[in-house]
Amino acid sequence: MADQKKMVEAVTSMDVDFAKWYTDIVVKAELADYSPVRGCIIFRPYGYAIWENIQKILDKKFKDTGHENVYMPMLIPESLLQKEKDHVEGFAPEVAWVTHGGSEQLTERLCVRPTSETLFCEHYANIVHSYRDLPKLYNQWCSVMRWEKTTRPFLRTSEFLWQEGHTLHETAEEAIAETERMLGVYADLCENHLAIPVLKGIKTDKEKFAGAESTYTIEAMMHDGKALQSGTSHYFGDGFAKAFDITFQGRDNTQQHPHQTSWGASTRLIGALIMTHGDNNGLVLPPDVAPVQIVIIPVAQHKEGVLEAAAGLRDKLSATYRVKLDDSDNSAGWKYAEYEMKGVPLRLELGPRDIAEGQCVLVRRDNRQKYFIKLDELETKIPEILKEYQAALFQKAYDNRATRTHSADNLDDLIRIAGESNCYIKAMWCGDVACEEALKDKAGVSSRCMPFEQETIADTCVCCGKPAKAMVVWGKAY
RNA sequence: CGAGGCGUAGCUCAGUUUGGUAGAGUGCUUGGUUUGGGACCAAGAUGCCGCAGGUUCGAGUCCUGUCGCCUCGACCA
Repeated sequence: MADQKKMVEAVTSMDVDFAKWYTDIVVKAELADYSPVRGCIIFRPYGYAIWENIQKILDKKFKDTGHENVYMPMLIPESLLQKEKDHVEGFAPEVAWVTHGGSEQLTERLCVRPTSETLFCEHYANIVHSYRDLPKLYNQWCSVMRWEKTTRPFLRTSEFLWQEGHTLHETAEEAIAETERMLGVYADLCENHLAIPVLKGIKTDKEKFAGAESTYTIEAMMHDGKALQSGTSHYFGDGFAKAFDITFQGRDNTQQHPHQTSWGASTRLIGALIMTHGDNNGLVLPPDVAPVQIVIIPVAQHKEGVLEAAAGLRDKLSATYRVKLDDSDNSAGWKYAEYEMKGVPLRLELGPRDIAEGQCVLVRRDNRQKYFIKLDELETKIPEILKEYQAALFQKAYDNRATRTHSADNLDDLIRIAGESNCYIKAMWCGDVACEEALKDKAGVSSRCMPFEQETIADTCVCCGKPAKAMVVWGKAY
């Protein structure tokens, strides 16, 4: 189509420059803008609305699994941050400090929270006394700050919005079950709402959270084959509890340390949505989080009755869907391109011919398939089409991942495969961090996770040849 | 944070080499004609040349710093 070229000029083609394409989408779909502060972005209404929709879904899932929301202070005294050794070592290089109150220098500096384990621990030590006080299932929605070296909108910003769950349990088994349950919540969000297939697994010691005993992760694959860690759930054992002196009197009348978890997902998920589903015409959003699910475009809207009919449809559909009627005097073609850029799942076209025939035209964002639908059948057809649309988004992402997943049973193959394209490489690992570092050096890949669903690619480590302990999925990550 | 490239009108960019009145296209505004994939004609408005210092009679242009973008590394949700 001759006009096709003109339309795609709006954004850099993702095949030409994926990174540029990404930032083009962020700006042109009006998701975010840059701010005067290094690495911090402004969430514009359309981008923030996506986050609000993600929040609504997640928050309900948290409450359905028994969690309560709380709010902790943004500032952490330095002495508190120091209490858990691994934790402070992990985060110290990237915290921002408050050193002055007004013009007075503070006697103790305060860190802007990079995460709130320490505050939760301090609080839990005060309020937990008995096994009857357990479990504690708290979550908070907030922003955190990490002074990152390299920042990109949504993927890695100095300040980012997220939720962090922090729970205390009587036994290790309960805490581990919680860690797995919340990872499942994240996977459910990604796969069933965001249409992003994820790999569930455990991080290697090198990649795990500072202070955690084990870190569970969901890894998503972006369209360019790079991995994006999209949510993590940590099992802490009683390490933090000991460091912060959290104790409770057990059923057996002895003093015990509770077992702890934390888990988080952030606005990085918006980046995942962009890079999983987007195309050269712009954003493609799954219906559950799309700020506008159906956009109504009146055609030949100056003609008698068109706008009235469109407004009537809007009022009717608004009972069930987030609907927008664009009755601006931009041309129809302009509107098509605009709402494709914004990733609106369904476009409903209504013109004089349609009205005469008692129908309308529905167009899917992902493949531009057109459906001519009688107006009195809309309410049954829309859910069907949205369901197919959602399934198609997931399938496309799933197929991309399948195409870009390889196995290697020797080092040469792994290096060759990693050099050919961005992908997942399944390979066996001995458990030694030296091999992880060697693969980073030689192949430029890091361990994404040890998937729950293990396979046996070989008996020996792909790197050193010693007996293998686990299959690791390796890849390049954002 | 290290190496390289780049910041000029809302956007894409010219002008920087050799300091001397701020430019084009597109978009925007107004009026008219249009309207099923980014319409056309006419008139008009739009600039702390990323920001902060410095050199100079004079800086978009030269110097220093800083912020941001892109690529490649190191660190990370």
